[in-house]
Amino acid sequence: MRVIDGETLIGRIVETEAYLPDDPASHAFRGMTARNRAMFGPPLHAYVYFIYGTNWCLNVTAEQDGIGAAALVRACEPVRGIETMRALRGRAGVRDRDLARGPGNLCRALGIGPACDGADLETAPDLWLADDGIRPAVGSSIRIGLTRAADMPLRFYAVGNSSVSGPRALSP
DNA sequence: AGAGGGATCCCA
DNA sequence: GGGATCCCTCTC
Repeated sequence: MRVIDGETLIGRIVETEAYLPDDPASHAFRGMTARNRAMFGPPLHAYVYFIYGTNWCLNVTAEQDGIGAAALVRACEPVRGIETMRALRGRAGVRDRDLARGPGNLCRALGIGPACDGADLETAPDLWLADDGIRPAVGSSIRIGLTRAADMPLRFYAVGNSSVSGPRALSP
């Protein structure tokens, strides 16, 4: 759930990746820095980072205060506020299902940026998690875009959902 | 399939 | 201070 200028945008999370403590692929692996500080905070907070010159990515912290672990939110199925998401994407022709497909697109569609880094997702007025009760079949695979610890099946996605990102071969 | 993009971090 | 790296996206 995301509130922008008084409007509530809803995206149903359909794809995540886990970044574990002592995970060579995790930003936290080499210890705490200015960038990844939020990852070491208490659970259910936002860790937002910038990558590849253009993309912001949203993670939800896990584990207790002092332990660096998080789930990268890779894709959402747009549920409400679709036209606002399209405007935030800045592209007219994008199909609904692609608006928040991929971690960078997701942040753009929901207006998530550095201002959200460290937000408490249980108390923040403009960004939080909610349970809609839907329990899709969940598939898993190796994580996307990694070189280190690339063999661990820590990506989880809603099977058959067209907003799931990545090569189609990975989302049967 | 390939280039672009900029912050970050490590090792000098 | 330099250069490799990076949890990607778009256009070709």
